[in-house]
Amino acid sequence: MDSDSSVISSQPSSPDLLLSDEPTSGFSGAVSSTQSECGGELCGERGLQLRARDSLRLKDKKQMSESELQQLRLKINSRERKRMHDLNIAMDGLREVMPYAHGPSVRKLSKIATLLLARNYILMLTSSLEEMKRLVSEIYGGHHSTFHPPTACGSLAHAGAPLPGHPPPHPPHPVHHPIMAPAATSASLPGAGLSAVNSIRAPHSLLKSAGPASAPLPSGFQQWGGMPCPCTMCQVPPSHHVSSMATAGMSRLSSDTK
DNA sequence: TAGGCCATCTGGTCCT
DNA sequence: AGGACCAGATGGCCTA
Repeated sequence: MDSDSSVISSQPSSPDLLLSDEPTSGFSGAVSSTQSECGGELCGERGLQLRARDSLRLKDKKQMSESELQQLRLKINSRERKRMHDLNIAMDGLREVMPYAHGPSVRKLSKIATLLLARNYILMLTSSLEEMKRLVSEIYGGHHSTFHPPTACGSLAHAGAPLPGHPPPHPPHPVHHPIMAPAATSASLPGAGLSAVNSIRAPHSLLKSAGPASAPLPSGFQQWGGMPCPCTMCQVPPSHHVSSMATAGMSRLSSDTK
């Protein structure tokens, strides 16, 4: 028995908000800071007004007929369903751009795993970018005082072949693993800025179908050139750069493996 | 069978 | 007033 047979054509809950350049514009309402300010209770004159208004609404609902109430409930349920569907679509979109998330032998990431991995992925990319900027400014420090994209020198070939007046390119970096910070990667990149990268790893539990670390790498790993297992068990202990939230979340997730 | 994950319903709260 | 957001409850499905 499904109660969603009524198709309510309410306004779309604008999934494109997720693509907005201004996350604060459509997101501020989602932050429950207003509730926490009063300890979850409405307070002050504003709170009294809201309470009075909501109690009026309750009276209105009591005056509604049974069928009207049911119609309203169906409408609200439908909206909520649609909202959750939009959220899931956005979550799928996030999974699509996440490493690990592809391949027939890799099970779909859970929501919490997707969010935690995405966060760590962003941290790793940010750290890598910073490191790359630092290296470039070191190498070209003389006449390229600041980092600039290769096109700034006129051609993408700049990145591959030495140009007159430019020093030869340094050896290529190994392939970066998008989630973990493989020892090989960190060893190839000097500097202390990699500690954050080193702390980015994925737990075994995020790769439920991957099997033990000694097993052949699933297809999800193949794209990273057969890099070693990124799980917590196979990595160095986390550094203090990992926020407590991520650490807690990851430890919770990795506890699944026990 | 227990536990994890998920979808759905529901009531409350807040925003426009 | 209507809609969006949120969190709690509930039940189903799946896996170890």
